[in-house]
Amino acid sequence: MINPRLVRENPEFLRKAWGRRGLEAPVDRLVELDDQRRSLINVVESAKAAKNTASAEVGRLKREGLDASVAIAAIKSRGDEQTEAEARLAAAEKELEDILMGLPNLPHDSVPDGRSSEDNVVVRTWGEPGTAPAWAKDHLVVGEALKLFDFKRGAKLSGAGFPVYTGWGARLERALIAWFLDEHRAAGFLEVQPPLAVNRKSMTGTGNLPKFEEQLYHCEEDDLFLIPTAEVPVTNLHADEILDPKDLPVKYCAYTPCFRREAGSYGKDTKGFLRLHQFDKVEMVWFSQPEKSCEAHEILTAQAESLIQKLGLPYRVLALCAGDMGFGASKCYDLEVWAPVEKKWLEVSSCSNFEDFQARRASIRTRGADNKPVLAHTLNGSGLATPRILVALLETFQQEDGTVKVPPVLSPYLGGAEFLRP
RNA sequence: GGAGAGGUGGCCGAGUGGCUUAAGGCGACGGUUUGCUAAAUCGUUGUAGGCCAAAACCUACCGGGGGUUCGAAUCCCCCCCUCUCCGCCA
Repeated sequence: MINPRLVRENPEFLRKAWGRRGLEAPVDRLVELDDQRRSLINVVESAKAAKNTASAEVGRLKREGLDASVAIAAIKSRGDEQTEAEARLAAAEKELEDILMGLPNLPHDSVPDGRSSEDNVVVRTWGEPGTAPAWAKDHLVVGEALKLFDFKRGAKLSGAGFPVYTGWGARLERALIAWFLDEHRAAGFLEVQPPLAVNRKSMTGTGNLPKFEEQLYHCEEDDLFLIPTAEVPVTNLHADEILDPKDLPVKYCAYTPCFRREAGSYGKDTKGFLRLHQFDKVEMVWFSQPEKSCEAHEILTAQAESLIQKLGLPYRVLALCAGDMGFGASKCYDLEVWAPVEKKWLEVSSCSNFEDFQARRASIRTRGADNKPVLAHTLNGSGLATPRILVALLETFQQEDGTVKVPPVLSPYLGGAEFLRP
């Protein structure tokens, strides 16, 4: 949630900032509700103050053994207007909250303008996005020949978008995850293994609820949701806490499967690995002092990039434009690897600075220079999501004989194997 | 799933309807004392919101939500969580 104080202090700024996202936010209504809310607070609270004083008087009279019935009657007769004002206040606050909780974060000044993915800006490219030789096959053909995965049987068990990894495919998946985690640990991230099902409060804290409920797998009996990313449980680790500034930055990494319903995207990228209901991802989550989050965002992105570099895959870094960023992000870089047969850039990581957007929802705080509590900043980035890395590896490192060369960094995690063979 | 015991400030812990503005202690911070350390001693101590130039002031907060009452940490109802035991199970 954005800082609600801005509604009062700078509604024009809000209108402009949301406008950059291509959103026409009901700023006028927000201002109106905030005005209502504050004047009703005055009514309610002064009524309460009067009542408190009068009640204390009743207490005094009774202690002294005097008759208090006149005072009690006087308090009683005034109850209705307070109750009525309280009801109106609650209604105004609820509407205000409902609107604010449904509105995205404000884009950082450094975020490029733009409406869609077409307007994202390539910040840098690493490696040569090459052309595959004529004999090269696409990743599905390569993978099927090596029996790395089985979409048919996955569909039998669960439906489309639930792949089964088999043999070397399963081992490669595990190798990628283990190596990613080891790299992050070496860079000072603490590995955690969080729950994969979380409650409504946690989902609300990161911004997945209330707006995106239809994207989540939900168990009604327990009101638990399968996580769409480790960001959700790991960020909420420090919900309702005040982090000691001495301990910042707090940096975690976590491997989890991610579950996404992808409702509404039927027909888009339905084939293969491009859009799955379940996939593996290692996520980095970073808690920062507010004034240091910009710097942290660059470091976090560089950490994700270092993995792709060590795998030897060409990639590029996009600064997402205001209109293409996710709901909670104030600024976001996407990392895309090159798939030389598909001739496509594939997103394998998204590194976002949420500033205080999640921290406000989840109440994650630290202390400022004056030792007063302030909202912390949260960031996260994939490091990395495996399915599209697999695609790029297969397409980039396939050999003419049908084997696939293993990137040297992964060999130790695959029993020393240098090639994937049938 | 069944039975029982609990949830109070940064932490421990008292508190069965109004002198509670949550006792007392620990910790932390500041002062005094001190050659240094330790100890002693005095004082301070949370969060959010409203109002405001600021101070002051006001409101709310004892797991969460309702209720009873002039007045609730305290009484009633519902829910959540933790612990112990039983049952089932990896």
